Amino acid sequence: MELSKNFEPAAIEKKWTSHWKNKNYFQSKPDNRPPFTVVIPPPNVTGVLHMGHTLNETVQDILVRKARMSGFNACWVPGSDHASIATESKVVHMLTEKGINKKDLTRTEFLEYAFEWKEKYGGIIYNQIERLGCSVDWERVSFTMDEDYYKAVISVFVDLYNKGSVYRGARMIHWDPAARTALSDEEVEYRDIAGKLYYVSYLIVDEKGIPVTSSPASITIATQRPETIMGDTAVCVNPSDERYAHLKGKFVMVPLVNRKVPVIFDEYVDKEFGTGALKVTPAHDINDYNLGLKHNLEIVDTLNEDGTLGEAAQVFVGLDRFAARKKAVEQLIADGLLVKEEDYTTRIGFSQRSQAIVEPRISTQWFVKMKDLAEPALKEVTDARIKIHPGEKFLATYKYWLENVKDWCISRQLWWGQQIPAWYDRDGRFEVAETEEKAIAQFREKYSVTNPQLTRDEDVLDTWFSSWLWPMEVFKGISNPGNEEIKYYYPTSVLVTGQDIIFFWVARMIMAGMEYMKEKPFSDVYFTGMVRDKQGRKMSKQLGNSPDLLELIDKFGADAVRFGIMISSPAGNDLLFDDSSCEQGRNFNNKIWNALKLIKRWEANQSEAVSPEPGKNFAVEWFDNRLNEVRTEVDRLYAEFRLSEALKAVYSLVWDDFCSWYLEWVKPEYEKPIDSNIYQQTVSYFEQLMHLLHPFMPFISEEIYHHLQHQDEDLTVKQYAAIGMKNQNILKTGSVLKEVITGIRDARNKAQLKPKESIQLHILSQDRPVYNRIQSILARQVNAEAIQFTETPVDNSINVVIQKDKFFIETSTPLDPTTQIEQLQKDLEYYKGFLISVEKKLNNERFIQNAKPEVVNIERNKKADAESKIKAIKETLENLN
RNA sequence: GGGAGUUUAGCUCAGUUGGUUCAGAGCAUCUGCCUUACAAGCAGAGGGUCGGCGGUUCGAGCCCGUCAACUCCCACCA
Repeated sequence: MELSKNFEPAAIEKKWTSHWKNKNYFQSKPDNRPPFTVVIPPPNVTGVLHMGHTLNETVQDILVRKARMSGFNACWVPGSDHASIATESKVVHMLTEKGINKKDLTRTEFLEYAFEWKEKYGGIIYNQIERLGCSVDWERVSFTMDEDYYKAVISVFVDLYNKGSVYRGARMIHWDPAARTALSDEEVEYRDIAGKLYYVSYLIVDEKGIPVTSSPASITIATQRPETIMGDTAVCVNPSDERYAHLKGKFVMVPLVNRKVPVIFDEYVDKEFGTGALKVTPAHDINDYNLGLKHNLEIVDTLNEDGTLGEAAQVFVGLDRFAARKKAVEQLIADGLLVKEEDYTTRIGFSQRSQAIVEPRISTQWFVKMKDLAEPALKEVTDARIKIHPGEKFLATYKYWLENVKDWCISRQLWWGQQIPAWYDRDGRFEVAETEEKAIAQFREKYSVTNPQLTRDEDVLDTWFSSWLWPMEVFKGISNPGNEEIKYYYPTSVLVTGQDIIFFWVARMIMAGMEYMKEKPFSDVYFTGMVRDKQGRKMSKQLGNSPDLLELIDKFGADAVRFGIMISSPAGNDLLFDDSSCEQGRNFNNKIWNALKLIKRWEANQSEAVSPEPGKNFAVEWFDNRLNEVRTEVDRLYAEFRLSEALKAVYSLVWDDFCSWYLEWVKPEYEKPIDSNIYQQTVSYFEQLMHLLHPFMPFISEEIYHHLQHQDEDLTVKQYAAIGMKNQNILKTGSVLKEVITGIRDARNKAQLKPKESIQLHILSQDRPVYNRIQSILARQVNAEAIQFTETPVDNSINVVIQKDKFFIETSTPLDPTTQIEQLQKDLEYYKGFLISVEKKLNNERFIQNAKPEVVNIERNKKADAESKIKAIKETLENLN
């Protein structure tokens, strides 16, 4: 079969994807092997996979494939998340573009549209996962709104309610006026925004509302939000603030609406900030709300749920809050109450999904009490039963959050999600139950009503209230507790996810796992960093710097994309992604492909040599050891989750050691046959290399493997053999060989010898046996006609010193010794300096006394080496002069 | 305001308990090669006061202190 010039990924990827699928290789069922379980962090069904997903999925696939080939029953569960608020807003947007208003739809109609959307985008995501080569079990696709999953979420809600961990109440929450729903604390992102601080004058009055006659007649407060003035129900100053002592028992008139409110005193107020006087608006600020609770203040909610001003504001009713701010400032100026305005930078909360500025708002919502759930989740990590990688970085963050965790607002004023299983009667009483029938029964029992007229809570649950069950419920651990699968697969092995969802998801999964399985959901957590562009900017649609995954795969091939994202991906650090690293991956593909072409060319032309050249046997022996050495290192790197370094090690083993050194060493002369034993060994090494590479680049490795072996065995399920012994002497000799080849090639280059020009090489060394083993390889690699040993320097030659040995290159080209003299003198200077520093150490009595004996020995050896090296260089220089 | 992290070659990063020639790798750059698997390649080379300062030590890229820059997380100062 004729092999193409370059590796052509498209057809090959397709072929193996369907072959693996047909063989059901990635399907997992419980058996006697130890399980290796990974649940995919379910991508939101809002769109397509971005580079962050690509990184995550690739890391997971590497771990899963490695485990599958190491004796584990690997099970990787794919799926997606309904992503309540994110998806709903996308669907609403899509409907708006079609000219459909959500308000005109029934809940059922809307959900039909949403499910249609989910089918479409879920399909796109699954296709991308498959194209990337992910070895997931497609029989196990899960979705957080699947029927059983839905029921599981509902039952957990009911259970927590019955345990008293879920409660309903009016609290101050973050409100998203664009999506018109409550948010959890975690769904709010803070950004510094340039704003203004307005100084507003409030008239001081007495109890009857009559202005005081004494001076001052007013008090100035500072606010960023003059549009909330209408909601003021007090002005607060610090009780120890002498400037305001005269305000005891006084009142002020709220500007714009002329309402009389009390002056209160509280330590909370910072005397230094602004004017030291604070307007208190309990309905629209969390601090004011707390002050209001403490001082029993009235609450005037002046905002509608869409962020416009409501009737209670009395003025600017119906205006958007920011338009109202402008109007309020204008009116204050007109009334002569605006003292001044200052530029001011403050942190403002934005909704993570809609990007609208959130409003603190008092609202009746459902909450989860977190404190009791947090304790076991914290202990599991601090006791290291769950290991976080990279640990040192995230452990503290995790701990702090759990130790200071606040209750979790889980109700959302949306339709897309699990509807809260609470039923209300006409008197506002409610019961929580899994079904309406049960709710009715509970009403009957509790309130002795015969036929209660119930309506179900309109709200749905926060999407994370379903995804926190993910590692359990993908195995039906909640809906069918104690089943064989959950017993076998749980706890899962490793969770790979972005560090941005440590609180949203990771911490809560641990809580849920501890609550419902009494066991951790996973043993290791591997946090990947954020994928940024070349300039370090976040990838975003607005910037257009986020590459399309399928386009990248089409351009470079899936293996090359996987290579590209992994090669520059230090654990836990952000990675700067650039197409050029995929190019490097593509080039790597071609390198491997061309090695195959070379070996295939040898295949037909083998011979049974009676006594193969000893040099080539050395090459075979050396590579065996080198392979074992790197495999050991790669295993260590896997264990430490240092995958990009593992890939680098494999890359260099294939490209440098195998292609650049080994293949050149065993390559037969032009059109000569290759020794069949060496050929077999070479094929075996290539197979092992592909095996080692497979987790990182599954397609090309499988393809190459099938070109090499004839049993029609598939690499993707092949088990790794134990790593063989390493002979340090052979490895050392190999290094010497490389070093000598490089040194002589360098000397040739510097003497401007053409590659084709052959040389005579003379070696002056005490280690003749070593050179005997490698001299035939050496001769070919440096294009030497012959190699001889010598006891004395050779005149009229290029002189090279490597370690303690001297090499003399004889050539027909006339030589100019100047450059090599310069080079040798430079080396001489270096070693002299080196020797001085070593001698200084050895002459230091305190060093001899304090340092470990082996360290002192090392220094003595260094001294001896340097001395002999200096001697060799000096002799060479004398010879040249 | 609190906490964490980062700072090593032009770029992206390794550098394990302080001690082998420890100052490294890849990419980029430069030089020479269309050598018979591969020019998406081959053979070589150059390049860094390890962020600054101070300390501990016989010895510091590594430990301690301090300063600076950048990044992230958390927090209710209007």
